[in-house]
Amino acid sequence: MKKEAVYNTTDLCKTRIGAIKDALEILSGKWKFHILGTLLFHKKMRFMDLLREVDGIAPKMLSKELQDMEMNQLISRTVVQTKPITVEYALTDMGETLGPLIKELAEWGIAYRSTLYNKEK
Amino acid sequence: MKKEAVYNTTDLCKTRIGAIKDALEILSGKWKFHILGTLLFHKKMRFMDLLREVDGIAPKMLSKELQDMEMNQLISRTVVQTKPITVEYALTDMGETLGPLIKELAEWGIAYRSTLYNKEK
DNA sequence: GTAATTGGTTACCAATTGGTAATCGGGTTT
DNA sequence: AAACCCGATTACCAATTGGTAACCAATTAC
Repeated sequence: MKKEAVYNTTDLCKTRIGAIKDALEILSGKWKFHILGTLLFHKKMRFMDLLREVDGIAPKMLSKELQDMEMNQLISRTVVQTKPITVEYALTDMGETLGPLIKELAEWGIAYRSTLYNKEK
Repeated sequence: MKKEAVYNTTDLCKTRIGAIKDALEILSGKWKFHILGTLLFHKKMRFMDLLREVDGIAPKMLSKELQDMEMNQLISRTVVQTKPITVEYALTDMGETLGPLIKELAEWGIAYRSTLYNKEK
C-alpha cells in the first residue's frame, strides 16, 4: 500500500514551527542562556563582571554574543562616562520576557537530573 | 580601585547554572526541538513519517538525533514486526515533561515576531 | 522484472562554532 | 615610569555540526 505523506498543513502548526525556528535561531549557541540568566539575576552588569560571572566564557565570545543579542533587542548596552569608561549591559523588556523560559529550562534540568539519580539508585 | 570578583557562590545559583548546562547539552542542535514538537503533536511516528514531517531534515540527521534522544531517555524506539518491518518512535514520560518548555518556546517566538512587526509599522 | 518503500548507514565535504593568545588605547594606581 | 584594569578586537586554529549523495537488504506494488 502506497503511503500518502501527511504534511503540517494547518496554520496553527505552521505558525508554531516557524516560531520555534525563530526562537532557536536567536537563542542558539553555548552561551546565550547563561548570559541571559546571569543578567536576569543581577540586572545590570559590566563587561568584566559578566566575563567573571559566566563561567568559562572567553572575551571574544562574550563580545560576540552580546552584540548578537543587542541586535535582536534582548539586551541593552549603555556607555557610562565614568572616570574609566564603563559599559552597562541589561535586559530589555523583550529580554525580560525570556524569564519564564529560562526558569522553566533550569527547572527541567533539575528535574531531569534527579530522575536519572533516582533510577541509578 | 581594585575590583573584587563576585562569584556565583550560592548553592541555588550553582544548581541553576548546572541545570541549564545539562538541559542545553541534551537539547542542543538544530533539530531536537522540532522532532520533539512533532512527536508531541502526533504521539507515535515512524521514521519515514518523521522524515516527511520535520521539514528539511536529512535521514542521517534524523537517525542521529533520534539515537541521541533515545540515549537520553526522551524518546522510545519500538520495532514492530509487521509485514514490512516498521519502527515506532514516541515520547517517553521524561520526553513528555518537555511539553511546557516547547510550548513556551513557541509562544515566545510568536510574541517576539509580533513585537518586531509592530515596531516596523 | 522493475520500481518503490522501509529504516537506516556510509563516505565525503563545507560551514559554523568556539577556543587561545596577543594586542590595543585610554585611564588609574603605585 | 611601570604595571594594571577596562572593553573590547584580531589572527589563527581545532572541533563540531550539518548537508549531499549513494548505498543496503527486505518486501511489495505495478
